[in-house]
Amino acid sequence: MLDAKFIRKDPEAVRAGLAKRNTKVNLDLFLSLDEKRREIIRKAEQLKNKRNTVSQEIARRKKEKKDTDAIIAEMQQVSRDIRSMDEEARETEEQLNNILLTLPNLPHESVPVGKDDSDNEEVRRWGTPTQFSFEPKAHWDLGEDLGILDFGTAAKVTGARFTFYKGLGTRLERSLFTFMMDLHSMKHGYTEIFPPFMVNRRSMIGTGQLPKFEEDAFKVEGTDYYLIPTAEVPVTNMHREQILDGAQLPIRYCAYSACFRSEAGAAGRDTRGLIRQHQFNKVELVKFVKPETSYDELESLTNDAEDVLKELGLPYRVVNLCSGDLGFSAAKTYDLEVWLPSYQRYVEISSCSNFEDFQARRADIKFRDGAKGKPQYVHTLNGSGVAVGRTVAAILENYQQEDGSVIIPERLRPYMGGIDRISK
RNA sequence: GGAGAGAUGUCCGAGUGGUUUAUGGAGCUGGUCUUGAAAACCAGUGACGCCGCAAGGUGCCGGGGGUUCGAAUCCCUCUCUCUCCGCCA
Repeated sequence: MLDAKFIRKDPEAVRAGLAKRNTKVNLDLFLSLDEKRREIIRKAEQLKNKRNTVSQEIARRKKEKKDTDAIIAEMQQVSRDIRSMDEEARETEEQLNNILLTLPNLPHESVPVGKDDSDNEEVRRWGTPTQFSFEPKAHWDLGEDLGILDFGTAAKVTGARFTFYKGLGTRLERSLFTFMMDLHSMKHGYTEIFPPFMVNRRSMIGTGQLPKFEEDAFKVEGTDYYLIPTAEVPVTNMHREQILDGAQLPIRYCAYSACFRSEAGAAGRDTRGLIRQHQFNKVELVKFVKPETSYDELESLTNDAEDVLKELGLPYRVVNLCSGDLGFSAAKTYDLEVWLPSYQRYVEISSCSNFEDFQARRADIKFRDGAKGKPQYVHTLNGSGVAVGRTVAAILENYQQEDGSVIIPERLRPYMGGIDRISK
């Protein structure tokens, strides 16, 4: 969330930043509540001071066997006043917090201003869109023809937007996330994490999914648990309510998890294939860094994610999301988009973001330099490294052959038990 | 799921209504001593949040609520940890 002190000090800057994201907010209400809260606290604390000193006075007088009835009667009223003021302060604070929790992050100055994804800025390309001397098939057809993907059975057993992987399809899926975890942990120096796939509500608020996007999440009925939409949630919240030692930063984690998304509002979009599922696998990169390094760390995080696609030989491009397309918590985001022949365009396969102190403030994650340093908020970053299901789709489509078989990228063959091709 | 025990400052560990507005130790910082270090001794140091320009004030003893003029201390409730029993991949 945004810093209340900053909003108080420079509301114009906040209005301007949010306007770039097409977010209109009424800061006047916030500002008046903020003033009200401080006023109540000032008065309540004066009374508390009185209560503390008089309580000691009462203790003294009782010891000396002096009469205390009059002061106690007076203090009863003071105590009542304190109680009602505390209550009013608490309510005001809650209102303030509710506003703060629904305000998105401010875009970084290097983010292009724009309305929607058509205003995103292409940063670079790697490889060239795959050319075919025959009519290429979509991955859902390839997968079903090869007997490695089964959407119909999943629809019966569970419902729409779920998939059974079978045989070498299963092996391809698990080869991919094992390869990705190896790459990030061994080559890029991230610490491997295997997180819980459910988290409590507090964690969902910490990273920004809640309270605003309740309809996007799956909640486990009768509990306080949510299925994670990304490993970002459990991994970032590992350090929630902690003060980290500055000497340990940057902390870098890579985590494999299944991800669960309700895809509310996506009806009719990407209904075929692996692109938009309620459950998918992903390897996620998460960093905790000092503020002054976070934009360099975003570049290297993006490079680490790109490395996956390079090693697999998949053509992609990097896009700097414009202000209007930015996610709720992000100050800046690079999307990696892989070439998908069936779509005849680049499709998002990774999203790498710097959240600055937005999540750290929500989740209360700080660091301290030296023993006497003042605790300050870390910057958090994360990025997919990368979405596994979409990688399977990209491999099937980009590596397909005229006879309907699919070549396995060389880098993956050791993980596939030496298999170099999937055919009927 | 049942029974019991526990949660106090960086750590260990006292404290069961009013000079505890948290005892004591360890640690940390500085000093004395020493060629240097260790040890010993002396002094200092107590998280974190909020209000305030500041001085200072205020809150905080797992979380929340209550009783009281006054709560780490009493009551209710929740969470987590440990031990035992049951069940279980």
